[in-house]
Amino acid sequence: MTPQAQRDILKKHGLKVTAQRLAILDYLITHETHPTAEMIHQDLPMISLATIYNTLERLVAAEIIIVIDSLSDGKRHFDYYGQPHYHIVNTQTNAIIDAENFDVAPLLAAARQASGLNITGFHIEVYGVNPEDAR
Amino acid sequence: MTPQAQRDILKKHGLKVTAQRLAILDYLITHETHPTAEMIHQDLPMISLATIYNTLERLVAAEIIIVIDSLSDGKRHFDYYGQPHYHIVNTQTNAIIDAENFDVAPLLAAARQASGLNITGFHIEVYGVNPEDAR
DNA sequence: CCCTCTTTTAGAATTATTCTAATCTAGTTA
DNA sequence: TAACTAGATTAGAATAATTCTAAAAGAGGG
Repeated sequence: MTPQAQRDILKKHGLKVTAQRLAILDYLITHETHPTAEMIHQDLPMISLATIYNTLERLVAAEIIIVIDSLSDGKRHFDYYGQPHYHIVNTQTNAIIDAENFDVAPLLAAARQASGLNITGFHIEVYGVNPEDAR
Repeated sequence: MTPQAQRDILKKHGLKVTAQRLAILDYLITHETHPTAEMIHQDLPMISLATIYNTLERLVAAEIIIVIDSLSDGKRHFDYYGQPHYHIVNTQTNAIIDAENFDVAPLLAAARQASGLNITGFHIEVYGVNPEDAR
């Protein structure tokens, strides 16, 4: 993805383009590590931690990225959400795989039917362990 | 559910039966409010907050209850998991509906295929808003 | 190139959760 | 039933992720 395309992502969502926002968005797009705010700050130390938190909050509100709050480390992780996908979490290692091999339309239809709400998004995590390790 | 059945739930998972654990488990079984530790403590003030946190941790490890970490209030919520189900969250009110009208087997099969892991659990949240409120 | 409103920032403040280490008790054993 | 012991409970202190504050800087429209 070109730098210009990244600027366009911010503009499309009505966010002002700043060097900090571009750096954080680029970091999220180019890393598949599902980082925490602190991890981003480690790698982009010239950006203040407050700005990293502020920017992540804005990117989540714009639905450009999503939050993963369920790892057992007690920290909030973030994930660029270019393509809708779900997460497979290895609960032994906290490694996260992004997967797309599942059609969510039936789930969303069921949720609409059960609740009467207008469905705006979803978040799916499937947990697993290494098959070597009996369980 | 009888008190004896609740004792049996604890025993089945190798947990010692204590008055505190019975009270907290009963609270979770009989309330559909998806409470936080603090909410439980409000209603069971004779149990120390430390014990409430400890007990919830044990119940989660035993997979008797599950954690909901994704509400926008920044607090951890808990849910008795007698029947596997998924959550529909009204993002305007943080209300949570427990729903079962969806077969997760295809999702779990897809996850196994994508990851090679032995699947041990899942967590699905679908987000929605009141259809009255255009969006 | 201004001007205004938004963003960034360092550091303080907050607060949910975890830790500590002393006491108590469930459940087993004799 | 009494004694024992590993595990559970507790109050309060400690931790640490996140949010807040208010002052300085910058984006982008005109």
